[in-house]
Amino acid sequence: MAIREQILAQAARLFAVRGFSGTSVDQIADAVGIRKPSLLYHFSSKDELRESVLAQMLSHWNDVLPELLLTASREERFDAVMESLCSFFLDDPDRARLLLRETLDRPQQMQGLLRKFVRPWIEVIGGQLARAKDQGIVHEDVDPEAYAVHVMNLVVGGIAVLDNLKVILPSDSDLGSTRERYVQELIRIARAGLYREHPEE
Amino acid sequence: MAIREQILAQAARLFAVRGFSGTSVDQIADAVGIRKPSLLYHFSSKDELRESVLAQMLSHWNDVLPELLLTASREERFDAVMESLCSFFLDDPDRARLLLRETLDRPQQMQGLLRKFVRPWIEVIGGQLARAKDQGIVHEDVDPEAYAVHVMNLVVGGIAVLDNLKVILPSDSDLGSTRERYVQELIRIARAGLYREHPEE
DNA sequence: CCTACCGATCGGTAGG
DNA sequence: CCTACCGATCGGTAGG
Repeated sequence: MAIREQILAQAARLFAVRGFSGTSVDQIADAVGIRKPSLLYHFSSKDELRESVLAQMLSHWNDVLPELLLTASREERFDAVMESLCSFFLDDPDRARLLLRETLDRPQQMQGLLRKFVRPWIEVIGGQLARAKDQGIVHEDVDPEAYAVHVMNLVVGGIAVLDNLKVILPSDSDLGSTRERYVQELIRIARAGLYREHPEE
Repeated sequence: MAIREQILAQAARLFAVRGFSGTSVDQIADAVGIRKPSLLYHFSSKDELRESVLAQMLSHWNDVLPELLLTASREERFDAVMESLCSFFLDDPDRARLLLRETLDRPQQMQGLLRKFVRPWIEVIGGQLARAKDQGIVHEDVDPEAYAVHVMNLVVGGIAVLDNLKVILPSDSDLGSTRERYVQELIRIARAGLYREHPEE
């Protein structure tokens, strides 16, 4: 792996686990196996490193989001977004922790990200929601914007604390791990918050 | 206000907003209006201050939780818990931010808190849930433990980022603030995730 | 409750 | 990519 990518990977991991101010440039350099001044040749300040780490994570959604929004049917689109959202953060839960920490550390910056990444999604889904309400498919009292933010929060926050749950979900049943069970319930709640129950099925 | 309480209040505020490692003892002392060594007379280390701030917040639930669990009917108990949970964190959203940061910074400690505060609530509710499922009042596929954790997460995470939402919920309608609208949707999602729709009402 | 001070570590630079 | 080093700030102590 190229050195820049190694630095980004270690920085992302450490920022996620210990936070930005809880991580020193020295610690990142150590994890990569180089000295601090060598690291600062590739990223000229700690803050530039923060921006690059965040940008790297968000670039994924620049690729995926437009495609997702074009998914044909409404219900398929819901599933596609949830699947895409969950698998991205489950792939590496540190992504969820990093995003949460950035939200807490720099709320103003996060407002910009919400505008860019969450709002378009809301508008597309929200626009077609009125029709779906008339058809009796989704609940009448759904607040699309607020609903979307809560689901985002449910996924990101839920996956960020995944590892803390062994304690509270003790009954590791025969089928499926604690983790899968937890994620299934997450998706169930998101669905139940949007769709009315199917009268017959 | 007593000096110890002033220190706790300022520390809680700064830890919530900037994080523990993002806050210096000097900054807390400044906010109180004393010098650092004076602060360290009352709390002998920064880490003791962290523990005290967390303990102060959790002591509230030691008082309230046992009473909540005794609430008579199932549905009233749900409402009482949600009301209690939301109003506590809405009273001061920094509490939610602090709790989130502690969860990220010290996951092992948080496992202890989940065991102590969330698990008893889960057991009481979960125990009576089977009966409610038979009666067709709650969804058949609710996973009580996972559900409780997700609702906790929904409330704490949702309120922690409340201030970032002006951007995304622009239509400040005539009735109720953005904030109220957002909290209402939060509670609606929690309810819809648990209860089946009432056939007639 | 203060001033004065400690060694350690911080982000970053000089210079090669 | 390194060694050597900078001033600033960190948590904490001495001493009154």
